[in-house]
Amino acid sequence: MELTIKEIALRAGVSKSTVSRVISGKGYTSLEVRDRVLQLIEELQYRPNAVARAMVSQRTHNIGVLIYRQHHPIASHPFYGKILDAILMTAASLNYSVFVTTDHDMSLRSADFMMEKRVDGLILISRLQQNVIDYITNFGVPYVMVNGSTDVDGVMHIVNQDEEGGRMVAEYLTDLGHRQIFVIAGPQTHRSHNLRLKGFKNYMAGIGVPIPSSSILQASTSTFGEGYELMRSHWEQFRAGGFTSLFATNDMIALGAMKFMLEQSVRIPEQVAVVGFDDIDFAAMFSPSLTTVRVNTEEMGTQALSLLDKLIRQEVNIENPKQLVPRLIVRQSTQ
Amino acid sequence: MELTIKEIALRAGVSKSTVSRVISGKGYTSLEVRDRVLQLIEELQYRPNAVARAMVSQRTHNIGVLIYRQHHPIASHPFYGKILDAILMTAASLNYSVFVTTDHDMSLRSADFMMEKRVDGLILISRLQQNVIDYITNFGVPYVMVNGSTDVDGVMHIVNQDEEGGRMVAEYLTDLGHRQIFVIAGPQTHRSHNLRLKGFKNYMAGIGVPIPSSSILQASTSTFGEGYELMRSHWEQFRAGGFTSLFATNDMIALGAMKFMLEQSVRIPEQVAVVGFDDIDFAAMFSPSLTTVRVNTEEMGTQALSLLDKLIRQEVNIENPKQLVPRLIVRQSTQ
DNA sequence: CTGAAAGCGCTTACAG
DNA sequence: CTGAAAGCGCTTACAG
Repeated sequence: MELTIKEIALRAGVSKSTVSRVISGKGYTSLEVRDRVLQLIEELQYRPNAVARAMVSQRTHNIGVLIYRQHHPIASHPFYGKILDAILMTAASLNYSVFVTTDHDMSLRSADFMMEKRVDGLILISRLQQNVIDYITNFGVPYVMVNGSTDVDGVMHIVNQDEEGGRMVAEYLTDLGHRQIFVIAGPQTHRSHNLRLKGFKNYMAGIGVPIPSSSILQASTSTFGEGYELMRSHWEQFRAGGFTSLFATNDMIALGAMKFMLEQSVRIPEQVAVVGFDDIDFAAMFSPSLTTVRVNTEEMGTQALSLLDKLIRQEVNIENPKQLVPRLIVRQSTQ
Repeated sequence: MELTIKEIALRAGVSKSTVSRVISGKGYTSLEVRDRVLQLIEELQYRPNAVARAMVSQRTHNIGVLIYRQHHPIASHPFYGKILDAILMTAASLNYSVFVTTDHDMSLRSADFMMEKRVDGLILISRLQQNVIDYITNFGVPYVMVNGSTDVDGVMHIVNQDEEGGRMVAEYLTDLGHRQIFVIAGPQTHRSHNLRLKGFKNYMAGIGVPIPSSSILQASTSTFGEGYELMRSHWEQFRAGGFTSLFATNDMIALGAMKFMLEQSVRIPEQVAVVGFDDIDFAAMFSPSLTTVRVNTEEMGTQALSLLDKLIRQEVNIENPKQLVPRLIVRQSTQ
């Protein structure tokens, strides 16, 4: 037997309307009545039914976070998990509850689910597929993308200045004197990996030390295992090339490659300097710790949610989000 | 303007009741009518309003996951994040949507929020505090604990056989010939750290090689930083003690301690063998990779949710969950 | 096989 | 300052 506003009204000897008014604080109520009702609510531990409220207000104060990943991990992903944490944090302060869901097969199933639940808005993380976008748009639910695989016209998209980050790495490594730089690049279909590589290559070309495509390995996934495997299978090529440094377009790949090299007794950074990208927690913990470019995931999550909130509240003149500024974090793997 | 059942009914020339029946599949409907309605639903992309449904059925098909952590990370936590992933997975197959929330200050705020949202049930992860238990119990909402800090009478609690895991480590290390074992133990107020240490000590005492309390360091948090710091501050003691191995009651502490030792040019495992506990993803990635005891987090999440589902559906004769069986994972840090 | 009515727990004008 | 009524979008007996 759930406690309802009706029961409170009965006990307080007033109408439901009055109880509703004291709870919401809107409209007049005599002090005497207000106190009596508040007292009862406290005493009986009454909690208004948010479902009923949503029904009438047409606002659930719930949002959905869709993380598109083909494989595990989802929430525990070292990069996307961080963004999720920031979203959770900000959501609490803005009074939203958040549904976390995933869709590995890129079906519309979870998006569909969120539509039925009548979420006020959606945050789409990672892969951004046109069909999902179209589907959601069709329902008229506001949404924000975070670190999607491509930019899409008219879609609010929170991203890092990845091209600039790639440039920073090139500048840093060349300033250290490196000229023979090996590169392992994550999936080029993904915006961030693509731009990181681009920024890096452009800088190198600009200073007259272009990176030959033979020095660039294309990874099909951006995982630790892939980094390890690519380094293993190209080890002879790497040794023969006289490379003094390695840049991978994310930390996981860099760490995997590093582990293989450490197992070959390569001294890092003395023989090979390594730079990654993202600054996941593990980067600082690895031995040697990894020099990398920090993506401000906290700001990503915070910005995504406050932007979504504006969209939901239909604020006017909402500005497109500014790209986040990356920061080079120098650690043991290069110095 | 949301599309409603009323609109579908109007267009199909039938009553709302009939539309409701074809959607639910309960009750009779003529084939002709059913087809017409289904056609319309498909055409207009009608999605039933789960909020309205919840209102009448008194079931939201939403559950809440409360992760109690004092500090970040929450969802991205290497251990709890894994459990969360498993929960998300199972939830999808059981048709629940899940709210993920946290409460760093141990207030009742998020529990309260979940009560207002009228979740069908709750999963409490990590710290288990009596006041939260009491509060939720008071509302009559079913819940399941996962890896809580203590066992509480009558509370369904999914845990690992931590004492057995501690025993396995002791057996393994002594079988390798180690007698001088250094131990860093996580917060003893937490059930898992306490039992892991206990199982370990008991085995050692049992074979006549009791661990003196001077060989056991108490960590106040179970973090990487704490492991590193404790090893640093007790380095002289460690060296003087002639220890050939280290056991930490979780991987993070073990990894932190390992990093410090590697920085001191200690060769692992030749000079010091290291064993952790949990088998978080980083354990396998570290260099050298860490020997550890795997906690079946996937099973934890899956079991938690199916148990909660039984509780929600008020199944009779629900058995208490069996403790999960740990498994020793041997890696480079000991061989 | 189908429709009218009541009701889930609230809020929101509208009278008084 | 307060209460009665209508309504949010569904489902569920109950008639017919």
